[in-house]
Amino acid sequence: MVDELDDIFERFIHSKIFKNREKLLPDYIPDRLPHRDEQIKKLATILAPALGGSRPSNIFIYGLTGTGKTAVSRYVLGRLTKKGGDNIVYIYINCRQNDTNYRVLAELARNIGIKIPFTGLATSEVKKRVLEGLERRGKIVIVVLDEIDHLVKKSGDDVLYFLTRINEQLSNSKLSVIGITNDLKFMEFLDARVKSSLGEEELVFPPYNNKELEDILRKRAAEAFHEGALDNSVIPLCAAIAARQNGDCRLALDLLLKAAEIAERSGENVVKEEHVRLAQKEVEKNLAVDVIKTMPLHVKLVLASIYVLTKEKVKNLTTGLIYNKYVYLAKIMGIEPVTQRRISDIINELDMLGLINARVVSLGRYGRTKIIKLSVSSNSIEEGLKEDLFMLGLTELTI
DNA sequence: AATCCACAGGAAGTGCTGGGCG
DNA sequence: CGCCCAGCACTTCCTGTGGATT
Repeated sequence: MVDELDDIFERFIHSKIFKNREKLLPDYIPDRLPHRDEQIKKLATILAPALGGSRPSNIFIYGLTGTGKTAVSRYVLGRLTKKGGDNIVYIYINCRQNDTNYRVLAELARNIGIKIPFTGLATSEVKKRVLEGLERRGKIVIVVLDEIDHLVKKSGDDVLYFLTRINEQLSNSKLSVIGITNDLKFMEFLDARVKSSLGEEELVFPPYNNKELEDILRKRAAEAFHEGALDNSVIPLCAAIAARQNGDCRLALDLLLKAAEIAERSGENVVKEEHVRLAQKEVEKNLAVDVIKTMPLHVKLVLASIYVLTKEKVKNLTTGLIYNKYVYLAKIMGIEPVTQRRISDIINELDMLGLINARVVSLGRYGRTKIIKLSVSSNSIEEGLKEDLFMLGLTELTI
């Protein structure tokens, strides 16, 4: 046992494949961002006035996942604050993690050195304190709101309204907002006033194409791997898979990392095409399984209902059908079922998570409903639901 | 052309949690 | 201590509707 462990550790330390694994992790920002020169220049141009003490325009950044929005923003702002010294601060807030008005404000407050309890205060009170805090600091503050669509869809544009108009109440400090989203239709959700002030400048990040992805991967691989650790076909394959997924660079890097880890675990010295294929499966599955595992009970039950109906070869699953199955499963487990209204929302949630595909259709005389299909493998669902269903003695129903 | 199904999905409210503040 | 606050998961009540069938 000890020897075995030692072996694992040894293999990691003296990896034949990895030179520097960290270079492939999603939060690593390289010194150079290939194929984003245009965006970097434009962003820098917009933000540069901050160095002269005036407020840069608010900026809106669009682009699909993994097109370098976050990396470019952090890169440019990092350089800017370095140059600007104490007069410029930038605050990065991810609105997926902080998806309520309160949490965004609290996070903002925390970053300018104000302690805010994570619950309990009225939002207006937090706003007041943020205002005072900013005024006291007397700086140019640039707030990056990443994945801003999550915030607005969930909690409205209240905070955005507050932030874009805050300068009217500040005399000593100035604040700019950079909003980042991968939802191209996001602007439609916004109030006209917020829209115009947030969209003072707009920046679009196009997806990377196959060649660009390959180029990025090569540069990164040179830092991350030992020479000769990759089979020739590995990088093109990773790039091609990611290019099909809207040119998602994060996915490309993730695939490369996972493939290398799989190769290493199986004791090989070279990453091959088959490892990438395995990695692709793993990435897809992990995504779904993780999501499923963390879902609340009723959501899991609804998914289980869809799963069971699918296994029973029922086609054209509708909301009503699923609801009946769900009630049946809930009763067996001795759980009080929730109403159909709620199930309707849960189905939408599952759709948003990408686990199912729900489409509103009209069946004429037979009403208006949603047609639902699973959009992940039943393998992933089994694995994600395994523990709960086993715990509740439902396994035999799902086989 | 009118009807009518089987829901969609908006609005408002409830009860609970987990925390302020004075 | 009592009261307030936000968020969450959910309910109740509701109005709206695409298009096959009558």
